[in-house]
Amino acid sequence: MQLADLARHDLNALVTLHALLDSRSVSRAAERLNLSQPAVSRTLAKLRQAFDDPLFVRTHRGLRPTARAEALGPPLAKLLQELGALLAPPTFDPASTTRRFNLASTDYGMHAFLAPQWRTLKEEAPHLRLEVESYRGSIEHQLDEGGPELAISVPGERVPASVHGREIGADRFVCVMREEHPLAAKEALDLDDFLAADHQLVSMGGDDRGAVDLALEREGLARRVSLRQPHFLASFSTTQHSDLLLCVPGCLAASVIDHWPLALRALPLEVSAFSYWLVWHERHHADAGHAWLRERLFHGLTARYRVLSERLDPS
DNA sequence: TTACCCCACGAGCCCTCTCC
DNA sequence: GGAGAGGGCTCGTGGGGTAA
Repeated sequence: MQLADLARHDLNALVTLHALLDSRSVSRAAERLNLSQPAVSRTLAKLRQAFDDPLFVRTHRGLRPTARAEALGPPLAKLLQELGALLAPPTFDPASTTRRFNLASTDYGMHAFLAPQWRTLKEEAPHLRLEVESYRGSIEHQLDEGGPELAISVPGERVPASVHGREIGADRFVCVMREEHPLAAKEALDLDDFLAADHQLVSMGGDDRGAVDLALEREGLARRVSLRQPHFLASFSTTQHSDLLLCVPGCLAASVIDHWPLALRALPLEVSAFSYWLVWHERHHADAGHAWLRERLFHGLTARYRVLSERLDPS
């Protein structure tokens, strides 16, 4: 069977390929698709012939995709997502939906904003499934390339025209340290103390400089970063067990001060404020289910944002 | 034009074999 | 031993031919 014939006659084969890429197992793919293992095996044989590639090879750790199969993954996911939206009924019933949504967020976004909403979301849509993945570079471009359906993001300068969004609220960086830290005894941090201290930098992309470093650089200054790591939540644990200073978004700091005994201080320098946005791609814009989730999340996120902002600035 | 029949083909299942 | 592949079978569907 040629590729064109496969696409014309058998979209199910592509659904099977997607399930195989996801589960890395013929048996598990069959279970997920409600088919027998031989049926999936036969479809895989057809796919192998159509693509003229083994697609998966057996190893002692299960099926491993070939480079061709790996390359097919993202465009196939995008295609099936769009097909799903095309065939989806125009109405959406949260009470009965078993739909799965993909959402991108940092551990920070998950902890500060998303996790508190989970119970409310599940009360309305008990069978809904949310799959949260972490960022891999520019989230706006991931949305554009068929990645997650929705993301909590701080948009960069060049957002593709195909990306929609709603602003949740603005935030600024603050500095946290352990409660017994020598600088915690002071009401306010001064710049000399700030520059003399050891710092921790959270950098998901592996950059050596964050917003604080760039602000210092504009003043011809630099701080001493002795620990760089990619996880926001782990950074609080490190802060609690060290004399490191940690500069993080205010909402995040406000969301963790109940869990970690940390002191929170304003930064002794001007760092640009930024805004959180809920963003999604044009192709999901008219999707009723997606619109429902967007609406629920947006209201939940803005409410949570107000709580955290007030905790940060009680006035 | 419509209804019916026949046949080919695809997809599913069970069972068994093969392979890692 | 577990998981994938293959053989043989059944069933459903769609297309083509034919009769009313």
